[in-house]
Amino acid sequence: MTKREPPTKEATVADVARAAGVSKAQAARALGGYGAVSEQVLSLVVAAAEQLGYRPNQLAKSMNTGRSNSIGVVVGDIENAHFGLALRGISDEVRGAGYTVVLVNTDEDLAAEAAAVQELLQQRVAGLIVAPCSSTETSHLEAAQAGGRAVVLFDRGIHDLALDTVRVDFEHAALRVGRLLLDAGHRRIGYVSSQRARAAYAHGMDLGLSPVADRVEGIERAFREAGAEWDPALVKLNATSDDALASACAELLDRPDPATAVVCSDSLIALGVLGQIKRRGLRIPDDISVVAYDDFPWTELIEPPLTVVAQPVYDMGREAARALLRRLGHRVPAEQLPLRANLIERASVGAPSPAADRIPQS
Amino acid sequence: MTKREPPTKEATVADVARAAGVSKAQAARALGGYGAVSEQVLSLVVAAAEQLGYRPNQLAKSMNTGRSNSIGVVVGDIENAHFGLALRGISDEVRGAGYTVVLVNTDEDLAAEAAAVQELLQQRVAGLIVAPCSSTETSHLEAAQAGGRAVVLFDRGIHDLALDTVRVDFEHAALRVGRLLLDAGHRRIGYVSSQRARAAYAHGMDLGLSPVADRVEGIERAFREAGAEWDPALVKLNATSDDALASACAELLDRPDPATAVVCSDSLIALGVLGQIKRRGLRIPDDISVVAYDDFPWTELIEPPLTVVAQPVYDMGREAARALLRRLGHRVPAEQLPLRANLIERASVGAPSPAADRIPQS
DNA sequence: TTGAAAGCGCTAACAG
DNA sequence: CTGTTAGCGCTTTCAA
Repeated sequence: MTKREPPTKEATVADVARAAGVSKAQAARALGGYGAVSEQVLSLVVAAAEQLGYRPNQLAKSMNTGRSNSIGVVVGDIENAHFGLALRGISDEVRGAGYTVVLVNTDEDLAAEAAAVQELLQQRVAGLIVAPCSSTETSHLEAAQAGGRAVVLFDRGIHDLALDTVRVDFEHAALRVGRLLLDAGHRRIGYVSSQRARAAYAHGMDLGLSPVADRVEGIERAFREAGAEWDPALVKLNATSDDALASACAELLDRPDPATAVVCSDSLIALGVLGQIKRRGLRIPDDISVVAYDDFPWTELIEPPLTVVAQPVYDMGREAARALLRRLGHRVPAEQLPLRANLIERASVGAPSPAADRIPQS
Repeated sequence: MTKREPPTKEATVADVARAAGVSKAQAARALGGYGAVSEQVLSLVVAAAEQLGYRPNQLAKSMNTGRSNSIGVVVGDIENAHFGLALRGISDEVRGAGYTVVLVNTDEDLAAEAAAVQELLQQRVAGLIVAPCSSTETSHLEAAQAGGRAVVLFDRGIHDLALDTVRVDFEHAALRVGRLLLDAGHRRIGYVSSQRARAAYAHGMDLGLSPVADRVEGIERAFREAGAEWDPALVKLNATSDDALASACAELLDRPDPATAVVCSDSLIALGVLGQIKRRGLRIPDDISVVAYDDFPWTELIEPPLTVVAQPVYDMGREAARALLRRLGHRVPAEQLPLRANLIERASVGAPSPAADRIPQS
């Protein structure tokens, strides 16, 4: 017969007060460390609390102070090392201020994201850090904002919405990626991302204030500079599952005029793309060149080492947390963490295969 | 339809009741979906709630029901893909039951872990899933347990403590790893882990109910079977930072009789060890063999592909969540997720380098 | 069905 | 300094 209810009720301030022989208010003051309490009462209360194994009830506390000590973090895929590391930054930064993190994974699904925000709001989190899965559908975030909750955006921003946003500027790095590939002779450059979009990418499509927008724009600009013709159809969005990623790769690689280089939007995508490349028996960089965003340790250990664009993910997490803390009225040390993306050239970019004009279909 | 509510005051049941012209109790019943409410009152209340943008206050709700809808998850390092994936499993499983996840990262620090458990308990989480950083110092977990909270252990168990524990049985896989290496001719096999211990590993040391204990035991057993002599000094614990890991590698590799093979306790350790190996210009498997626990995509992409012991991390997370839900009185589908570790032989194990010929051959 | 009223455990006035 | 008295927003008796 396992009882579901706790066998013994938790001790409350009232219990402690009674045991210590003081008023509830005094006990609460002693326990909570606010108001004025005499040495004697303090020790009496502390002893009684110890005795009874008293644990303050945070729920009750936040209920009548109106402020909770938890912040909500909403990400698309915690399995992605990008978010794992960012979460660590957030967690580290926020702990110092006494907050705890409520995490929700949305699977890059907009409805799930909206539900998560709703849920978190109901839980009365002090604030929200959200890596939105869309840069355009954001009414739920606006609502949270309008409802007077602090909201900080991570990675992706939103046009025309005054929300703190933490993201690194990819303009320069993206342009360098484009030039690097163009200089190597590539003209058919694929881009694969898990970012959601209603339709396939087309030129001029609004990607919002997203890294993907920056990165695609960088490539496009490099093409313009070079007076080369760029094919927007090689930008593949919505690669949120293994299947989706596989078909994106298929569309890029299994065609008469395959992409000769592919840029991977994050390390999870890179892993998938590399798998697809391997499956096809393509060699890097002889048959195909690869560049990936996010520099994780394994990118340097594979053969050949991957050319990547590194971003300070951990610091981005910390910065997001600090922005939120500031909004919550905390004095946060003014130190500014540098958020720069930079291209690290290793060995996964080479000249396009001379056979690329032909049909390497299997 | 957007009303300019004073951002300071959220609408409450009382407000809704007033607006709907019914009693607070009726409004609460209608909103909360409990008790008996007439059609008419229901629609009235719902309309009023909509109008006022009412959002139930979870804190208040949990406060007087005594049960909260969040569970605490305590891990050593969320940056470790192992925990990232497990967390996804937990999160996916728990969401269906309406729970949300409060995550705390402890940096593999015991004091932080104890504080985290304390904090979570104060937040009145419904239950706890903990990947304890120690298998021996566990008074805080016992306390939580004794306090009537549901606690499920992840990865590491605790002797003599009746706590649900989710871990895979490594006995068989570990033995196979030992044999594989012995058969290849290795006699000096290093093991590197981030598990905490007060002192350096010594034979017979109590590692608790941990994967590391199983794995070391497996190797040792293989040695016994082969009648070979095993050197416990090659087991390196406490590799929780880059520095610690570097010196563990130094102790293994930079000596007259270096280890000829090294077993990495998880993928993060593996990444570090591979880095150290690369730095020394050692070739795998010619100069040194490597086996790692946890099979993540990159392990197959590096050169040579890593021989690993795979474990169903995602399912382990789900299983932990389900164990907790069961404890919390939920009916969880009886489907049993298979939790097996299995050795995947790839190409990172070879014969020991002839240069390491000081070793006695059997 | 309804409503009034009594809490959940704590903080926050307000008097002594 | 200390105690008394209200609430926070919601659920839950208990009568009507």
